[in-house]
Amino acid sequence: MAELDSPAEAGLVARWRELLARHAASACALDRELGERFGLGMSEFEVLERLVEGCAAGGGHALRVSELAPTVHLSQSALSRLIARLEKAGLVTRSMCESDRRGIVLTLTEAGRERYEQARPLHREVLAQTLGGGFGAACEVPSD
Amino acid sequence: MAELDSPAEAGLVARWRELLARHAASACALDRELGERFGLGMSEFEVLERLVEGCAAGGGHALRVSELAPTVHLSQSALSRLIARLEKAGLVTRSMCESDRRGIVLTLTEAGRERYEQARPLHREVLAQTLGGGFGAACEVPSD
DNA sequence: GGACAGTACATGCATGTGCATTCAATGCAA
DNA sequence: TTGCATTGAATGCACATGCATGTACTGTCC
Repeated sequence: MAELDSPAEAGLVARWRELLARHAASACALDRELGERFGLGMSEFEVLERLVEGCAAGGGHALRVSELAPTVHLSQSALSRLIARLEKAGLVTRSMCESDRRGIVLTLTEAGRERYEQARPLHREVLAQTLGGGFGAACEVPSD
Repeated sequence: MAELDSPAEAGLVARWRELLARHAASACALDRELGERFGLGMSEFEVLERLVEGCAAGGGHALRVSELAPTVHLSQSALSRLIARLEKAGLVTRSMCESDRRGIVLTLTEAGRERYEQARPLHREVLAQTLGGGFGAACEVPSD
């Protein structure tokens, strides 16, 4: 017959479902809103944001794909195609890396920066609405 | 030029990234492990679990699709196809609802219950590893 | 009863994703 | 130098997803 979860397991499952619900709500809303108004998916926005941040640190809005990869939760192939979409949309530029010619350097175009700046307020607004009040399961410790 | 996020927005973004990371780690691990060893995706397992829970409440392991839908974070079409996969795999049975012939009633087969019972320990274990102690566990190789 | 809006689920289609593979460039060793 | 394992990224392919639509059934209003 069915064995029951231990209290620890039950708490784990509860946290997992909470995480699933929050993720679904935010991700779904972000995809819809950003897609509708700016033609960007959630991950596209995320990549643009990393490029903007990379620019602040570096100098020329440039970032290696291999540096970007660990920060976005996508497979290597998915990231490659996402970048291809961004390039096709004129938001980033792919160029060969000088020091290692296997590598690709991403440059944010002016249009890319503008699109990001325009989309950011909506992104923050959606997050505030979906994550806003509650302090999520992500940071809680299972106790009961 | 770029306007900076307010402290509140920065906190929101930090929470969002944390949530993304946790979700990616757990979801990826669950999909891989459950898929590899039991031929189940994360959502497939989730649906089986709802059916098992539904059985505990009801009597005959039966649940309307329309009752199931709000508890899984999938579109209606995705859920329909997921159920078709489960049925094809012999884990659930679709039958017409007597009281409302538009509706579909799902019944967990014996094989479905067995598969669930077998998979559950691994499911809990993966959750414990990704949500529990290990913080930042990624689906990819941990960057050393 | 008949017309009609609404609900429950299935399906065609376009797209995004991951896995496996491929191609090119690098680093190392003999 | 040549040979070989490794790394960075692109691509073929299978598949899961969401949107829009289709189909079947229900309930209501006339």
